Amino acid sequence: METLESLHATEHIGRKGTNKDSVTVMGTKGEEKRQHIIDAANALFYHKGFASTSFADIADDAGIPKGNFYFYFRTKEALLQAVVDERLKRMRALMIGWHEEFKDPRQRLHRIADIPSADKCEITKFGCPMGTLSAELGKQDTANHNFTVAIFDQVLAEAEICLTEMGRPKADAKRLARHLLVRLQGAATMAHSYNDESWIVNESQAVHAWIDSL
Amino acid sequence: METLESLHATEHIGRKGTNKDSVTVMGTKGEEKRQHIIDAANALFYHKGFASTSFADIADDAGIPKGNFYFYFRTKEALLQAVVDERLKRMRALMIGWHEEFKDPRQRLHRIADIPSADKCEITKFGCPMGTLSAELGKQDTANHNFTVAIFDQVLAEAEICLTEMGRPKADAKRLARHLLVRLQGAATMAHSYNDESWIVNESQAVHAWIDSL
DNA sequence: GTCTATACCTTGATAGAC
DNA sequence: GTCTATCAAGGTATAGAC
Repeated sequence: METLESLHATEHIGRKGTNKDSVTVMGTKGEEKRQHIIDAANALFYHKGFASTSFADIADDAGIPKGNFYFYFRTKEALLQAVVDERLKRMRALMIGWHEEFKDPRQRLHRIADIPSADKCEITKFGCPMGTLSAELGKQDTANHNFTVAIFDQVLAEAEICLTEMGRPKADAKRLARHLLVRLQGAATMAHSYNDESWIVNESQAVHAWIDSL
Repeated sequence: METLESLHATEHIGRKGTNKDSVTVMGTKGEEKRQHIIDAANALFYHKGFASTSFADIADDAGIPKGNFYFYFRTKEALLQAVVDERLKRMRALMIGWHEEFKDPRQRLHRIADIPSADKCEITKFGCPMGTLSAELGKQDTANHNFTVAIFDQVLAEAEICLTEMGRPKADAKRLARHLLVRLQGAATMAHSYNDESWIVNESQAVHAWIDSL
């Protein structure tokens, strides 16, 4: 996936129009505005859903007039792509940060298990940002929505590394990493459905015990 | 919840307009048409999502003209309510059927654990019918979407009964029943996101082993 | 009771003035 | 580069003929 490479280039300023998301060359100021739009859309897609978020909503939150929009993103899908890239970038930074900060793989697994707990209030209100987006897009494009799971892949890959370091054979590590994601995602979905964060609290606790038992 | 009571009355024919969903008294034929609309909407809400399903879609599938629609359902939300009631009715029948068919509570738990596996193909394509609907509605009405979880409640209640019969104290049974739902829901969500049914297959297998270990 | 025609609104997207 | 005005399409819902 080429987006993974592009994440390393944090200095986007003045990049050429070859990037699919930007319509043309733009200066520092335009780049900032572009980022404002992405941030506003990121929050709105999460809180209201992709389809239910209109350009008017985004323009309002980003503080730009509605029409100016298409200068930065040709279509709504291009904006979605930019938002997913942004989320991917952040999740990647989180995983890399933990990987460097904690030498003990078990400790890193515990950090991953705490991801839902850390945002349990928001997740109870709006669900898992990735899970709900992926679920929504999955109903529309059966084919083209797979790019959203790149964020899950980040967590999955790091969990797999942890389990391998803990002595698990590859197939085993893969299986257990997926099991971990299933439980975290399930807890988030149920908490959102019931509007009750105890689903996250209780399952997190069980997951931590499970990690210690490995 | 009053809808639970109304489920016992399977003979709806000629009921009065006091029912919020029906606009007026209607004959057998009208009742059949009403059911056709519910069935069509049920499938479309699942496959396309609630917001993305238009009256035109439903009318098309149900074989009625677009305008005739409002004779049976005043608003889209009224139709949604009817669809949820329908799903609730079916889930209830399923739970009651198993409860009567299998005396062994552990066996009944295994049946519950197999719910996602039984429809793994559809779930991979469209997600869990309840989970995706609840997730979608949760983004719109933070307050009024709780009625959708009544279907989860059915499964939760039956699982709790099973675990109690297996000798678990009440608090324990509640906790384990929720854990079961978390895992099934998580498997469904991940399978849908990745468009890969092995998420369901693998987690189901683990859940069966877990039930046997209880 | 059943259906046609349409009102009215919001959406994503465009054209072109400045 | 930035913004206003507007378009065409599609949505829910209604009015009223038959």
